[in-house]
Amino acid sequence: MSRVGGQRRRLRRGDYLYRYGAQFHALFGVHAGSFKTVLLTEDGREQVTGFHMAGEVLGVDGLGADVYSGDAIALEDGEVIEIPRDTLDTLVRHEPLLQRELFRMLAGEIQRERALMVLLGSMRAEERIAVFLLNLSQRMASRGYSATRFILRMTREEIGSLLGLKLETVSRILSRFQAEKMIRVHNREIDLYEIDRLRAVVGRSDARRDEAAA
Amino acid sequence: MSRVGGQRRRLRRGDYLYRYGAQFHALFGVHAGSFKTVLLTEDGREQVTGFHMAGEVLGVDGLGADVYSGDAIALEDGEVIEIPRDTLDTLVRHEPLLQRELFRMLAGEIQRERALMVLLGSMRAEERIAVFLLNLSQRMASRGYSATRFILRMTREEIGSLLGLKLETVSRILSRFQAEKMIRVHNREIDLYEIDRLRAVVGRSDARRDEAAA
DNA sequence: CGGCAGATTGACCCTCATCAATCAAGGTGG
DNA sequence: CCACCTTGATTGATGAGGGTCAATCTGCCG
Repeated sequence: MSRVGGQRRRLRRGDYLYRYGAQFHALFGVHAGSFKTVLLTEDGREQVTGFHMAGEVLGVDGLGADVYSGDAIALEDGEVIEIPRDTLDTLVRHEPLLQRELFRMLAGEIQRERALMVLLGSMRAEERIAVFLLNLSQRMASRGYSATRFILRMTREEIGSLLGLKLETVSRILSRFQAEKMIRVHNREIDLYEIDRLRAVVGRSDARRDEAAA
Repeated sequence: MSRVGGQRRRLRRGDYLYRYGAQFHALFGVHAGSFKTVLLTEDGREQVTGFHMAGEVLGVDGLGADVYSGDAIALEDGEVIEIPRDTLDTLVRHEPLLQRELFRMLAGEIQRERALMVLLGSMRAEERIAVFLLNLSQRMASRGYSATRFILRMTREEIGSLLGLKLETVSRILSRFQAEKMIRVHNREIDLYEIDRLRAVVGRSDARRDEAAA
């Protein structure tokens, strides 16, 4: 997508990139800053569905639905590149392979959500936090940043909302990991001292008992 | 999709319709019977991602990913209509509007999973079971069957796997609902006596407190 | 008739939510 | 520049909601 030009748009922290129910009119490539996507249901529940950083594409779910299916909000000042639907349609007409790429993006979104479902459905709090940290680490690394030292762009409450935990639980487990010297945490600053031990936290749960027995 | 002909295929209970990682080669319309889709992760976790009945389409996630991203297994004897990828491509070439329909199906899949994420991330066990029953009820009704009396095609364990609960919890809560005379349950047979009370179970949770206060 | 998979129920315990107090950091206005 | 206030984070005490372990029970199928 990087060769695709488009309108730039600057956002301040807290700004909405798009809102739930609004007509789908564009995809957004995050150029700088980071965002959260939030889902809200008729009965007043609200849940963070993901955090998104530079290089990722937002609004994909609107592709097939014609409306955005949640809110996207800037976690810090940032900039996005807007790719209007019209442009997209034109591009697809000239470059049919792009079509496949769009399908792939939707499928990727499904994959991402599946992973989260497994996390929410079968992991204990420690495992969820470990997965969260490892995921961030890996994404930072793939952008050329340090895999072991980074700044969290979101609050404990937002982390908890994503992971199905309360903010106190998030805080407690981060503290516990620190006490065990696997990480260092001070407010939003994170140091991962021992990524391997963090990996070991995931997967020694009882959910894997039968596999171990087999 | 109903006008689209295709190869029929019969399956016995327990048969795999497709398997995780297999090359995507077709979509499947469920013609009779019912299926579960299961996700398995590298670290040995297994989770049911959905139950599917006549009229629904399976394999959608393979559309963009080129491989099936989970298993689909028959819960009872059944029959599907197979729509090979080639046929699909040909159809799209002659009928470009179908393209949009495929996007819509992918978006629908995302919607379905989002709902499940909210359930897994923020609902208590009673609410999850109520949502599950109401969802089944509504789907039965939309197929012309009774909305208040139907047969579960899956075990307690499979229900639990979908909802992020243990089978004992599923059993207990069904029994509790029965004791409260909202439903009747005998093995796989379900009667919903008071759908409204079932609806009321969902959403009086604390997750909605601030909404009530506002 | 016997055996087995699935369901129910009970007793116990552990994880995480809840309630609450305190602390740290930043932003704002005087 | 400092005092104040707000927002976010930490930590403790307590309890409830489910998980775990185990014993029956009920159909169903061979």
